[in-house]
Amino acid sequence: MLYDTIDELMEKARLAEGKTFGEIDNTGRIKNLKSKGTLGNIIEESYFGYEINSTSKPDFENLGVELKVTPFKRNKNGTYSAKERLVLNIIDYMKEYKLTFETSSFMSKAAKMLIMLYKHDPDIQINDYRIFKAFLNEFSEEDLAVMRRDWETIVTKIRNGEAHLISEADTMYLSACTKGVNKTSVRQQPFSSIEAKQRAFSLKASYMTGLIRKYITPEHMESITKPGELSDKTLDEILNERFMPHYGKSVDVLCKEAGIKYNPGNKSMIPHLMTKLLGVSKNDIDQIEEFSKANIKFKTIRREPDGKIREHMSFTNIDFDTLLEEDWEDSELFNMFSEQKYLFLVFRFTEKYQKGVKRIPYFEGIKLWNMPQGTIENELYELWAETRRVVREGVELVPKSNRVNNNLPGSKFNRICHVRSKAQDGDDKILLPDGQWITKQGYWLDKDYIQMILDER
DNA sequence: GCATGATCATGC
DNA sequence: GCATGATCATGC
Repeated sequence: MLYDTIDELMEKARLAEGKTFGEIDNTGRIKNLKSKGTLGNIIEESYFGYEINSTSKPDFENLGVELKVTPFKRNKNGTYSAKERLVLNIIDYMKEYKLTFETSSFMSKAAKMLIMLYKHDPDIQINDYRIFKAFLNEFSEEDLAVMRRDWETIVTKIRNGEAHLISEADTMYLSACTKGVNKTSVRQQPFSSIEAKQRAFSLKASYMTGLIRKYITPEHMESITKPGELSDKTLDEILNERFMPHYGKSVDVLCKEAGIKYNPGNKSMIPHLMTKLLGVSKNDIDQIEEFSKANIKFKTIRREPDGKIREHMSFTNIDFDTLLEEDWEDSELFNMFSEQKYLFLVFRFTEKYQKGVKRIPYFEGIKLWNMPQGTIENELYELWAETRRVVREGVELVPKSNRVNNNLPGSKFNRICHVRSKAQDGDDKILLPDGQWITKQGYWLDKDYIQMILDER
């Protein structure tokens, strides 16, 4: 063995900081680089002088250390994020359920990782990418507690014969991402005859972002849980406990208690209020460690006195050019629901809606939600495919009085999700690929679907 | 009463 | 200027 101790290995690893892949490579493979995994292979072979190993054992087997070479990127606002999730080993559905978290394939591979970060930049040639930082990662107790639960969530689906229903958004930090040569890569599962998509354990991009920021920017996130708390309770339970004392209070009262200005027009008021109620000094929920690492977004829901919801829930606007180019599993829509979780903050009005009358809602509860895989694969996919078809064939725009009707999949499409306009004003239009102008459009979840989610269980 | 297109308001 | 959460308006 070349490295007898971890210190020796890390000393060598750190010497790579600042070097480019071109400088390190002595196999010539960097020139015709095809797969992203190759960068890791180059480090393994040219830098550490190891043979490439694709077994379930860690790369530096005698030290129990797995090598991971992974990119980060600089965002428009100057912060840094992981460019992608960190993919570990493929899950063998036939075996994994027989293991415990401690003996799991995930833990035997990833308990100790030598992570080498390089900066991704679309304007730079791959051989000029530079190793920025090399460090040894061992998970904190808090993170392991969450990952243990994540692992159990995944294994429970296998045990229930539901491996084909696994979704990345089911879990918080550790997820099961699809991995295969193509979409038809499937595997047997032990308790169902339905073949399940091949998946690998991975650390979510949001989790990796948290990890990377610790090393790149000394920026520090605030935690809402106490040490050890996450091993006994789920985040859902902890949040409910924290918010419970505030249920039944009106928003203006809550604002007063939290010492912030009540201004219903301010859309950051609710998120702001929630961070205050959680006892966190940050204004931005993305600065709360548990939300940030698990990729959880806030969404407020206002219910009528009878529990109904008046308005559909809007999501990001559609970029039609991208829509025509993207593949389903890399699409914006897919990512929005397969990788993100949502914390619904539920409010209720006590008075009936009346045009022009301002009402103050009461805080009713929370619900941590992600879209089930079945819905993602059916209704959500249909929406994407139909929107694409209409855009490709050319949206039919029919002016009628002071509006313009279109044939995009609207709110009667499938009872789950639809496409509808969302713009600042009548001039806020966007160019379609065929040269027509259309009022900006966004993705929406149907209000009846949201209501169903809130009422279930 | 709902579907559906349009627009308001605010912060970054 | 724009994204986005929130809401309005009207015709069937």
